[in-house]
Amino acid sequence: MGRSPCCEKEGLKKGPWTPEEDQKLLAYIEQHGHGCWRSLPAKAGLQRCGKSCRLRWTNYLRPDIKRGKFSLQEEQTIIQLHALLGNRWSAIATHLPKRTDNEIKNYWNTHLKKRLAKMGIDPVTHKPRSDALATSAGSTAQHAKAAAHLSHTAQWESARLEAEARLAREAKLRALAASASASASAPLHLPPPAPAPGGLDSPTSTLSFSDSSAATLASVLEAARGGGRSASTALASVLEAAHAAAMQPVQAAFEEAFKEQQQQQPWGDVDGEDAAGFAGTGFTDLLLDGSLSHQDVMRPAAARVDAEAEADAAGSQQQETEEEKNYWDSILNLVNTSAASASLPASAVVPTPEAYSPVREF
DNA sequence: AAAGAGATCAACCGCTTGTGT
DNA sequence: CACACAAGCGGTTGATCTCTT
Repeated sequence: MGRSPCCEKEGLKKGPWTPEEDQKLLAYIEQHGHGCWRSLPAKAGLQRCGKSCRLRWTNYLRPDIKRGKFSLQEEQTIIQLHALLGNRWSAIATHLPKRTDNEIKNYWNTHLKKRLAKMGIDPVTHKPRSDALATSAGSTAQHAKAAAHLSHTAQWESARLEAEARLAREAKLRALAASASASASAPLHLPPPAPAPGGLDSPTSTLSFSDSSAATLASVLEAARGGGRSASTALASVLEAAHAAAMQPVQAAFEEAFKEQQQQQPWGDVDGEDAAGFAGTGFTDLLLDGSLSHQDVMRPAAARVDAEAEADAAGSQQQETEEEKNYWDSILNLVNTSAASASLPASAVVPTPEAYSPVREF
């Protein structure tokens, strides 16, 4: 896989952009659109590489960018999403309108990470630090264990949701293609996503997937499947419950820290209104009372799925139910296999979106 | 007022992923 | 299938700003 030469070419400028350069880039894109980034600099009269132009545009010049302080709600969303998605900044940025991944990443590294660390929360795992746990009662440790356990479930479900969203889009595209080719009788086939062969490995996840995690997930899936509810509704509630539980130590620490901060000094970058809202509602409440639920966070993707699914749903409800059942069966089988398998190593990793990506199948 | 330390953030680097041939 | 290229992504750097002594 060859690497693009980019700025290695001689004569290309690097470093901070001047207002003149910004103006040139802005004017060119407004008039022509960016098109091919590689050829853009020459056309726009810039001594920059295309990559540099793209970055400048996406991170700074784009008109739909909100700059300045992050609101409390935005902060909470970032923390919540980071707990679920890890350092997947672009994925997090899709849930924060008008914020760039770079901005979120910087904000996390310079503000939120430190703030969590100060509160005794590991910014990587979003759980109380082990040293803090050591000084706590056994029940706290047990709680953290349970939270970690549920966090795995939440991560698993998050991964699946993403895959499901992609599946729905694929299905719709195929349906449209089918109708376009005048084969109206062609049935809409929605294959369930299958796990990657050879295990649930992921290049990024280091979390462990215990037998009990699998068993819990199995029961959760069984309930969702057998309860007669739609898969998405069941998923949403499962995900929210799992995630809320996983976030509980973080929320508790956040509230505790806020109380302390209130006694000592006001939050540096939280204005009065935000602070009042925060104090009044509480982080836990914001996350759990539905005003900032996991569904909210996942809504952009979920809304797309719902809208597209609705468009497709007319006249194919029964088929969908059948497919849904098959789909849940395959998931359940996977989980049961994992749970029952004595050879499953305790440190087997949690599947991530990559592992369930339907893209692998098409 | 000056120097040093720490914080911030735009930009770069290098790797991965997607797509066309 | 293999390759090349473009674009996207996340980690890191370094210039600049702000705070502290």
